[in-house]
Amino acid sequence: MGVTKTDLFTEKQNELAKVAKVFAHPARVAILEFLIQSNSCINGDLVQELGLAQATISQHLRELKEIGIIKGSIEGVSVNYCIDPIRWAEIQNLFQELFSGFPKISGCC
Amino acid sequence: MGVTKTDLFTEKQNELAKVAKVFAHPARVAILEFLIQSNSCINGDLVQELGLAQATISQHLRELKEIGIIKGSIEGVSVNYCIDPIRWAEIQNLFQELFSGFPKISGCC
DNA sequence: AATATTTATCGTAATATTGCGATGTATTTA
DNA sequence: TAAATACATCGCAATATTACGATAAATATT
Repeated sequence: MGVTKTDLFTEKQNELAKVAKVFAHPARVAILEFLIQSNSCINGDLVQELGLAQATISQHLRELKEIGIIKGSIEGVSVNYCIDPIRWAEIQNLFQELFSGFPKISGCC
Repeated sequence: MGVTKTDLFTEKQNELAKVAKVFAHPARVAILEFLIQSNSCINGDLVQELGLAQATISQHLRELKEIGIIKGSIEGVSVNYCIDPIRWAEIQNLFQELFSGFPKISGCC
């Protein structure tokens, strides 16, 4: 099938999975790291930086935009992308909740 | 194509993406949360809990095992799965490094 | 207005993921 | 040893993802 049965899971589980999927490609991780470093960037910079085609970068940027972790503002001919601090913190918390749910001491194996 | 160009990215970026991919399905998130709660479980329990077929659960468990976040030990006829605390902490750090790399104060937009 | 520059979108090919029935394998119990 | 129990693997169909050339859209420059 290839289609996830989202109705079997909680909203939070589906949300975490959806966000994780965006992190699940090295190009998107690289874009985020580049954004952190430069505090803004344009599609063209990333084509140079990453070595992927312009269309491919644009597609990855859209996926990042879709979960709200980055925002783009038009800057003349180009577009300036940057991280949305609010959403970034939200997503950080989502992972944090999962990770902190496991008490390191109680390993059974 | 559908094939990721891993050679364009750093080892760390590829590693984070690979781990994120495992979190990128609600069933696997649910399995991890169930493991945290019960501190151990067997495939059959999860079939009851999640409502997916046995073969499907087994496949998800394999993916979790492949990145080392869970371990299974044979317990008679069944298999007891649990979280590997060492690997869990490693993966937590991987995400933590990314998240903490962005200084919340410096939002540009 | 015409051209250049930059990003978005469309269409397509290659590959990956998801889900499950059927079957295989290993251990336990009768 | 035979049957039962529990998990893994195989094979397949449906869908999703990745990458990119071609082209569209929007702004800037001449």
